[in-house]
Amino acid sequence: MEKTYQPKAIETQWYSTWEDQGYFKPSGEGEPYSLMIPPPNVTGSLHMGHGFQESIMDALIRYQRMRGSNTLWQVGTDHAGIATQMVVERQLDEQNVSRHDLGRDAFIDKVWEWKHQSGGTITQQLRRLGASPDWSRERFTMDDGFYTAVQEAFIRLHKDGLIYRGKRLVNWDPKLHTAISDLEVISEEAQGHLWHFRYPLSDGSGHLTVATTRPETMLGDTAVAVNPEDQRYRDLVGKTIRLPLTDRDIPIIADDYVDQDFGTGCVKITPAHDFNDYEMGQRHNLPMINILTADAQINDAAPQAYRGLDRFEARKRVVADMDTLGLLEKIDPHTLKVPRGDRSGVVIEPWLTNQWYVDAKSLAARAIDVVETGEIQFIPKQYENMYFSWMRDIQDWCISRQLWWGHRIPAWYDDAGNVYVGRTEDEVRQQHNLAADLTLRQDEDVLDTWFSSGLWTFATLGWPQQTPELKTFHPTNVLVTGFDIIFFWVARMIMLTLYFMDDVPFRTVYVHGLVRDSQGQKMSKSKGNVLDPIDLIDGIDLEALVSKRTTGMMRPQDAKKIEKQTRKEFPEGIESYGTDALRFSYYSLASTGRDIKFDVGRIEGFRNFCNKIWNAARYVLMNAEGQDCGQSSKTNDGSYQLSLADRWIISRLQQAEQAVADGIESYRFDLASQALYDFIWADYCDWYLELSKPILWDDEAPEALKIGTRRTLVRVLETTLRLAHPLMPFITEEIWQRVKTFAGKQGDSIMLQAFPVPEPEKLDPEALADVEWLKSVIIAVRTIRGEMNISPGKALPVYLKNGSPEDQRRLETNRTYLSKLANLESLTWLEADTDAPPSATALAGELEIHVPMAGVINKDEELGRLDKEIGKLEKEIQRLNGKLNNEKFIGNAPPEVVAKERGKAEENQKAIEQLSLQREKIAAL
RNA sequence: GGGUGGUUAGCUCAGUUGGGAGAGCGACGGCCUUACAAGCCGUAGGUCACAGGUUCGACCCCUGUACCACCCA
Repeated sequence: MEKTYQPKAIETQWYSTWEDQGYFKPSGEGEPYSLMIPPPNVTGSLHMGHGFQESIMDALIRYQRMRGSNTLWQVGTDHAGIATQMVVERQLDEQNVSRHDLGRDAFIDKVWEWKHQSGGTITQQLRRLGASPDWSRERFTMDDGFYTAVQEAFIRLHKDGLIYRGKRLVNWDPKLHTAISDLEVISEEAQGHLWHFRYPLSDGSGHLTVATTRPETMLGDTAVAVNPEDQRYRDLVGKTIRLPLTDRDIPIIADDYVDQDFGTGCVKITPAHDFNDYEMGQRHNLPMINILTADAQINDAAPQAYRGLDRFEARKRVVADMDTLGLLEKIDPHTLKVPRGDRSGVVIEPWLTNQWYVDAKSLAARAIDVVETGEIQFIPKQYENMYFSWMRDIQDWCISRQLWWGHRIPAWYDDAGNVYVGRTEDEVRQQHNLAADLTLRQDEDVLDTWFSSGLWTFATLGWPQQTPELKTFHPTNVLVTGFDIIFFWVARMIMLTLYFMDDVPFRTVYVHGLVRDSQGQKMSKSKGNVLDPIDLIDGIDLEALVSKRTTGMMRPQDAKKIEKQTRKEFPEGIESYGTDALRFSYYSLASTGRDIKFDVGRIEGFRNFCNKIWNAARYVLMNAEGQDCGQSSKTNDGSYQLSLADRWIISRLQQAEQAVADGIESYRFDLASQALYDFIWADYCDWYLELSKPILWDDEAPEALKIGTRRTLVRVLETTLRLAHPLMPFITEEIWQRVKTFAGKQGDSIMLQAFPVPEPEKLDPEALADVEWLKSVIIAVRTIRGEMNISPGKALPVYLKNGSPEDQRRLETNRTYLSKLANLESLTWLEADTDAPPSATALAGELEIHVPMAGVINKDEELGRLDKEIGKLEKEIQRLNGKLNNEKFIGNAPPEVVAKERGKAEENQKAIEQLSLQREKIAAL
């Protein structure tokens, strides 16, 4: 074996072996267990969030697979309507071609071309992570089969009256020329103004002053509203206003919605361009005047002077014209919320259009119910509140998008405007007995991408057909997702699945945090702080990293800043850490928090951990090769003998197995990884391997004991590899292949082996206690050595005094261990009446450990050391006595707690006495 | 404005019925000891945000405050 772990040499090779052998497919035996990947954008590439999420899913699926479940991890990708269309349009832009130049069919061909070109990127990257989904079942939301499901869903919802078409206000993106859902609108605080306009009364008797943040919309005003309780304006209700700049008279109406204290208490009402005004318009039967085009320019419904102006230009003109007319009263600075499209970034317009809607309210009731009753559980639980609060106030879902890339809406119109919903034009004609010469045209729009991904859990399994997979693997066990898409995806999946499957899509929603950079900032291309998981696996040099971060930017002017920042943060580029180290980092960060700050410093520690495992395996193999490792020996057949260390590490292994399984089962991967790390590094490597040396290297040691040690070395390692496999698939497989025969195991891959199950009968309390004692004595000697600057190479004589018979028993059974691990020249047991030579002294319980000072230890240093130690103990005993002298504590605390505290006080007191006595002796020298 | 989460060692974070504050990284000191210098041995470092309350006892439970983050309006 290489002296250091080289992940590159093994990872891709093992991955192709696993995939080629079909190990990722369901076994067909055992309890079904299934996971659905949240489908990433097909043309996207893997980011840290994907890496985190998919590492967690892979741990779950590998764990279940090893436990014997019939596992399916369903994989696939999403067509990501707007995002993908934008990418392709941008590419066309560079050749000065618009999608309209190409036409719909040619454009869609281009998108497919792009999909074929870049569509494999993310799935290849997923493989680099070691992810083990069933690739043979990979799905894409634009596959033919998937389209069948989407069509079916639309048609059924429409037939049942839960999808309808309506003309109403939508969030219109004037750049992308499509409606978007309210979730895709980000409201952003901005500094704006509040313009105060005078609106003259039609009868010439005066004016009202209205305040507005959007002056240009006045061209579409159809009323002015006041609060019915407002004394100032009560008499004016029912009169009309002569709307300036237009030739229209509009009514003054009264409505509770108006806030008397905001602005002047008079509100201009523009039902066609504001959601609140729209509602009010409905209540008061106001006309709706749409003054904007799809590009958000003033249209022909407005006075001639403003037609064709962009909305922001129109704003300036309206304000200027009002000013000229002497109707601009004042302009106040004002902070307002500006709605922007999350994709385009432009200001969204409420705009009157025909769209398709899902009646979400009707679907929500049951979706709320299944979470309330616990049929679906969120982990952590507080996310249920987030879910409820949205679901209980849910708005109808606008599902049509004016895009070309997506599932075309299965609806046809005739010239009279009748709408027919069906699978194909032929079917529609047949079902509605339409004449063959009747012209039909299909709806131009496509469906919101989330509509199709809402069907993900069952459509991927073959729905609407009742396939065996659907029967076996639905509902899925757990959805692993980020909280940012609870509304977009999780909620809609629950609603649609309940409707079509009459069942939940998953039983548990594990909501993980979002990966941020080491400063806690969201990773984004524009900030230039993006880390690519693949770069952490393979490493990347500084120049490549800089150029990667500064090309294809939305704001090229930031390039300099980002370059500087990158050179500062990664002066040497990024080292190669390997997949297992990256994965282990993810797990260690997967606690219950919402933000996951990813610090590259952390992954290095886990790369070192991999190397530690690698080297431990080297040590084990060096000692196992060509030797009898008790492979064929049965327990207690007398052919081998277990040492104290063997019994101890086997006990600790049982505890570690329990802790790792508990961590995985409770989605606390941080705890699982911590348990594994501690066991492997602190128990197995630091202590057990060291304890094995005195036996293996001792020519006098009985062969049975050596066989027992080798057997334990190998078997504990082999078990630990299986325990670690779901978290670190590659290194465990590589080592397991080399170790398996020594441990008496056979099999083609560790991923098909059984996950270790703790065996309580292997817990040996005496061994656990004895090794704790052993460690404390060794550490005591090491501490003296360290603090007194005694060279580790110098073998020391040590005297043990004031010990109990138990101490003496332990000493005699562990003499070799002690001598070797503490590097002792001699080890002498002193009876109570025998004095030790002048020594540096430490305690293990009441047992005194004396290291003679002669030649190696300075008197004053030892006095200082003892003082410090005694000081610590005195501080502690003060605290304890404070409690024990408190009658209320004695009276109220449980007796066992009091006894425990009393015992501690006595121990401390005893220790102080012993050390003080020792101090006197040294001082007297 | 409403809601949620957070505030623990220099940094990133654990802390599971309230009973002696932990890890990793970093720092300091000593070591190339035949698995590993990507290592070994040892050491230091915390008014558990703040103020009250409950309790014999609070990082933990309750109330309030401050600050940070996010969600919703």
